[in-house]
Amino acid sequence: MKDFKVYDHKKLDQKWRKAWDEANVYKTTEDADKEEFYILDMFPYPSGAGLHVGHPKGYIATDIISRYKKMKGFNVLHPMGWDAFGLPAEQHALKNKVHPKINTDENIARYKEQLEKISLNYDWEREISTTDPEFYKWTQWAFIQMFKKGLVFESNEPINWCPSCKTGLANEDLEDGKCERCDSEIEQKPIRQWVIRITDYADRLLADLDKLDWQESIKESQRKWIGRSEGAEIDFAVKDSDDKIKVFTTRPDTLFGATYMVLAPEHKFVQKWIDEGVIENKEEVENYAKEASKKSHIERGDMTKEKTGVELKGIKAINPALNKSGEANNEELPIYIADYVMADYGTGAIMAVPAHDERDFEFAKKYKIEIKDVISGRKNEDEAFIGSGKLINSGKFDGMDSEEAKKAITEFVGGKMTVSYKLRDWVFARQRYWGEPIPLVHCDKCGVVPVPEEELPLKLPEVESYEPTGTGESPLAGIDEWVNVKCPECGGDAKRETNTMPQWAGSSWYYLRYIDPHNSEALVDKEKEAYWSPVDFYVGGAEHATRHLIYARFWHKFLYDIGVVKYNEPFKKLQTVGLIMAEDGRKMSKRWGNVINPDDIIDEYGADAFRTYEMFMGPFDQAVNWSTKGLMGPKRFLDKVWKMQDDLASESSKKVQAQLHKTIKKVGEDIEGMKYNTAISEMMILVNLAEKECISKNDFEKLLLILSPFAPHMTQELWSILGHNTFLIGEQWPNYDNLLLIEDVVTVVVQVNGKNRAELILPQDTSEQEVRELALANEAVDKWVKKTGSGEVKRFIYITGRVANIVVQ
RNA sequence: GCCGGAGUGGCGAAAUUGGUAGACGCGCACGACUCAAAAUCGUGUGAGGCAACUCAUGAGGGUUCAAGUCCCUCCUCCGGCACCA
Repeated sequence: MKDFKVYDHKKLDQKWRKAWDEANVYKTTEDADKEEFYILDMFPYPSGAGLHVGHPKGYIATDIISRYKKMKGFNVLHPMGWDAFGLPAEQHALKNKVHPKINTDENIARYKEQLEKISLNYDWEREISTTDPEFYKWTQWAFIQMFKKGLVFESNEPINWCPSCKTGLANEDLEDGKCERCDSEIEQKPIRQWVIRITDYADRLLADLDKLDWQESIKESQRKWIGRSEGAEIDFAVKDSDDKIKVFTTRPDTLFGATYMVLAPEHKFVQKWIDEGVIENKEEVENYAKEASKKSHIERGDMTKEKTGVELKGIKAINPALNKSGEANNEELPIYIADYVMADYGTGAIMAVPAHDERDFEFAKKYKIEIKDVISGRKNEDEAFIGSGKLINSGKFDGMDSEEAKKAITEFVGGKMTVSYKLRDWVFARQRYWGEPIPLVHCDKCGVVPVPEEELPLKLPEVESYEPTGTGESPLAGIDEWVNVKCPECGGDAKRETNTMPQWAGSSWYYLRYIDPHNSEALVDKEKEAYWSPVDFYVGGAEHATRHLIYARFWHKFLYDIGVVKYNEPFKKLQTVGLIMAEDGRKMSKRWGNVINPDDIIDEYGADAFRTYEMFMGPFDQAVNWSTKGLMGPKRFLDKVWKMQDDLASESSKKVQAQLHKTIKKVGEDIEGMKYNTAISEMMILVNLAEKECISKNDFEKLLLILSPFAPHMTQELWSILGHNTFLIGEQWPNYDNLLLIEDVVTVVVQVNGKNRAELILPQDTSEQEVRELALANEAVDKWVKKTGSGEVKRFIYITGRVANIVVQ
């Protein structure tokens, strides 16, 4: 008889998806009368494997916020698109001999189908793909603007080279010195590259972090990645030579204590001096440099291993501080090469002050180099003293405070205060096929000339083979008819740049295009941009902390500088998603055979149960293991809500009323605070209570409203059954009544000396005096008071409606 | 090594930010319905104890009438960075 009381998710989920689709309920337009809210997911790379249950977690969360905000009266922008350039599609193309576009389009279609089953409220009319020429036209356009502003330069310096992917990579693309994609050891290889001067923005990228509402951990990662340090650049003369070794140091105050110098093995002077024949132990030096270059990043980065180095015999540097102070007798410093000094940080050369630097101390001990204290404060003979203090053994600077001495000594020796960063310029070219062509032309006469803007997009041409050449050139280099062009400036013969952009290019600004996805005149319309920007809330994986999130901030600041956007930061608030692991605690992967497909779950339990469970699993930013059994909790909860339609009363009980208003308040607050798990549990409490007591139709409808962002299909069906012909997403979020939040009786726990001894159920408005009298009159309390100590009540503490503590001496 | 975060039942977790530790859910046990099972519903479920009670939030100390929450020392796990001068 109660057959129909099972919510038929297969039929009804689909029914409502269709109805929403036909009514185009998710369409978003600018509306100056409404406050805007832009909520964004990090768009996915549509891989061939399709979505597993972990992927939609963030999307469901933003979907809930989006629905909630819409019900609160905001005009919400909530779009989705595809970050579709990249190696997997290209590798698939190589293997199967089909164009990567075909594979990419298939994957996108599959992803979209999977996402649609979850009923995420995206405005699909704003869908974008980074591989769409109408999109990458503007990626290329922005690049050209950077080129024109001198932010782009060509370089032949050695860069990270992945021998397996056969392409150069940026520092951000490495993980533990290995290729982030394929795990191969990275080599240093000189390749002709296009590089973007992201370091010009280092200070702003650092400073503006302070005003962002982001998790501290992400901001901290970025600060570390940018790695700003203040110090001085000081020139050291080389004896009997015009060469000057420039060093960067954060401790110019310890200059008098510099007792040797170290150059990175790759330092240009090493080869120069070998060529000039001034190095006496040439062979030894050459061997060491060769060994060092062979070592991987990981080996060189291993701090636990003993430091090694070789002295450059026959050459001495001059300590400029001692020289200026007239201490010619000990001003000469031996010069070493050692792999603990990195070529790509600072100047690639250091002054070594063993007394006050741990690494130099270790090295000096090993090679028996003088250790000379120049800062007082040493407590231990066995290690370097790295603190600050008063200067000693430093000529006329003796007694000066080290902070003050930094500047004074730098000036004294003619150096300059400067700032150094760990952030490297952005290696922006890849020797691969499936990426945006870099819109530059090489002309013998005019040099490098950008492709004229009216010729954009510069489309990726068809090729015979997608195979990377491995020679440092992209597959595009093989297409003569594409490579050979006329110079846009002089009209003479010229050649196209054949490298493509890295995968991070499109994702560095895609969020702006959703605002105005079909604009053919501009990257984004200024008024629309001013209305929607910045992104109010951005949700995605923490793995993007130092890649995408730095590039996008940089790209945005550049667009700000050239007047394209109104704000200088793209993402106001950022929240990371905790991963969903497999039931066995490992990452979901084909390799382990532990992947759970959302399609299967939705098929069996419905989209609402799937959505609600993912939000109920635990704190949003925390990793959790999937459990299909665990899903049954939220599923049962939804079934109970479904059944409630039969038992609606004319009036809700007092308790239910109080709980309902408490729940409305908590669900709203928890959605804003991304505490979905407790929002759902509060609704469970309400439903459990309503089952025991009674709930009115009107109150039940309020429950449907607040549950609808989590379980949009079933609540919509119930809403319709109850006689409404509107869509819940267009309804108003219910208000709660503060008066109803107050329950008329409260349970007060009575403690004696902090231990619970009795419970009193009292009218809400019982006065402290009354509570005191009632508590002391309680038998159990009285017993404990008499039993404890002197039995004399010394203090009475009452926390209204909660706890009374009787302190007995 | 440095930075960031976290340690609470068999499990996922909650705790009004100093006020009844374990809400809510999973699992488990018993019961109801059923010829039986599933589903559903009810009761119970931190440990010890017949009970009164005692113990219990990684370990140890401290502050407080009162500590998961604050302070000190230490341990473990996860994430990030790592010879950055």
